Amino acid sequence: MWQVNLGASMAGSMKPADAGVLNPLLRKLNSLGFHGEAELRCLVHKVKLRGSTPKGEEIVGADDTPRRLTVLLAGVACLYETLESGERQIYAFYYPGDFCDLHRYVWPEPVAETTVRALTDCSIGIIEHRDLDRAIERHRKLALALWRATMLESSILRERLASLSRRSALERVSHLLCEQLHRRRAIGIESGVIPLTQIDLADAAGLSVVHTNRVLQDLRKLGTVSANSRTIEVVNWERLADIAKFDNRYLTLPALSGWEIRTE
Amino acid sequence: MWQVNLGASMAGSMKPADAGVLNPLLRKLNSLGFHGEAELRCLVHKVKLRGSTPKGEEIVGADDTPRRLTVLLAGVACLYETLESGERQIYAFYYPGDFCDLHRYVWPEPVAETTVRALTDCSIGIIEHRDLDRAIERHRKLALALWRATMLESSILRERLASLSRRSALERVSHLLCEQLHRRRAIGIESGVIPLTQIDLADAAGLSVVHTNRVLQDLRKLGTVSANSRTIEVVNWERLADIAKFDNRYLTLPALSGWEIRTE
DNA sequence: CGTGCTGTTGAGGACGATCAATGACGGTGG
DNA sequence: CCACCGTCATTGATCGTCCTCAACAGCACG
Repeated sequence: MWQVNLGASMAGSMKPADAGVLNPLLRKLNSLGFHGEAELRCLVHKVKLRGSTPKGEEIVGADDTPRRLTVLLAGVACLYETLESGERQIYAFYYPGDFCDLHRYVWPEPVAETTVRALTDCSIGIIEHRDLDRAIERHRKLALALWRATMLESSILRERLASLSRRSALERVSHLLCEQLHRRRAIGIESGVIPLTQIDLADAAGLSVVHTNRVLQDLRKLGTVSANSRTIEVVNWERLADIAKFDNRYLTLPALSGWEIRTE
Repeated sequence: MWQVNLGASMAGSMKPADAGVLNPLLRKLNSLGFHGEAELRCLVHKVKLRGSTPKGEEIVGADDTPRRLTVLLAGVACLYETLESGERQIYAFYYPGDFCDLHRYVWPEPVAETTVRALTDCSIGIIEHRDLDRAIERHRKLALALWRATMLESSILRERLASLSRRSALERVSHLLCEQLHRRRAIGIESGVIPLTQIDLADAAGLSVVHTNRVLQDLRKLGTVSANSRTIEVVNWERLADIAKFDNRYLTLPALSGWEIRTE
């Protein structure tokens, strides 16, 4: 649908390859309620591509002064912090189309020790804050769309908080897996393979690696996760959602009709 | 400083009593980088006061269609959700000046079962979404300020996540207390009394009430919390911050100079 | 003067952490 | 091609933090 429209219409003004590469961003903006060919083009033309970033590399450091917004275009990344104890706490996973450092656009001064790092090979798009300023100047709805992206991240944080607070390890891991599946499916990835290590999972779920491993084995016995130990692959989504008591509403953007009416 | 300016300048256009009541909101907007007499007046004139809300009452329900933004003007409230297990998970505490339902402005459709409820007697200000739309239309920086408020809430959520994930019960409770102290002090409340019950604390910290009680007793023995069992009063802030390994940066807004330069 | 809410105390048990060692795989360089 | 190394996964054993259940005490309320 929209991919076709945009893909076709942008092909004239941009190399076809680029149009394809930026699809995740277009999809994201669309889902946040920022539509329109002219509107999108205004922002998308400003995106610079950063060469591919290998697994394990830092994408956004804690120290450098922010001057640009980072968009993940391919791969998986995470936002994390190394706590006093030396442990890594993962706050968020990022998938293609996600903005990695909106916080630094809104707060120009570095305010925390958080870092974004590639968990698989990634490709990255860059938008200068100055260009973003201008795009927002022209299309007010863009600020609202990005604000909404922040809100979605908040919503995920709240859900994760509830998990850590009140759910068992089995539920926690299942819930985390469900969320990843859901988000990946939302951007067109139907496979049940989740490209994270057990260590990543543990650092996000607030469990020890050993216990995470045991929980995964339980999930295998329950027939929800593939027996192959090298990759985490969910084979029975329904049962997993059942175990996790997963309710996807917190991830599901409403139709946004109300918003349109108000600002249009 | 700014209170004087505004208090004086608004006195002409609004009942003196009202000007005082709205001070927390003015202070908050100021701290978010939204200054200027004209700018503030444009929004503040639209605030309607809702009669005082008694302790225990619902401020923002999960069901009703949102049409207005709620600002806490006095008292303490919390955002919470009742989980499948029947337990209450508190996601956020709100103090005077805080916006209670920005998420509903950004997402007009209800998207989660979260509720805002008064933990003490509160007084509430209301701004119609329509009026807010217009104010944002006129002063673009207002949207950015509110976006920043969302970001601050996010930042608190991340910190809380780290607490639940990796810190001991003693650290968790201490950290939570430190945060409340810090936020209260930021709005001019210097007292060490924290108007929450042990139940509130437990539901926010992800601990059982029984264990929370025991932790508080430990804190009393350590001389950080007053021996009076009816109210929670911190008597030794430094030692508490020490126990919690509290680093207030995640709560501290930077000077915002960068932002000003870009949009002014 | 009961009734309800909050705080307190004790006992027992479960869930998950920690420590330690081993296995499996992939990549690298000789 | 093989030896080596680093990363990730796995297993067993032990320990401790925190949960659960249950009962009771104090205070505020009508």
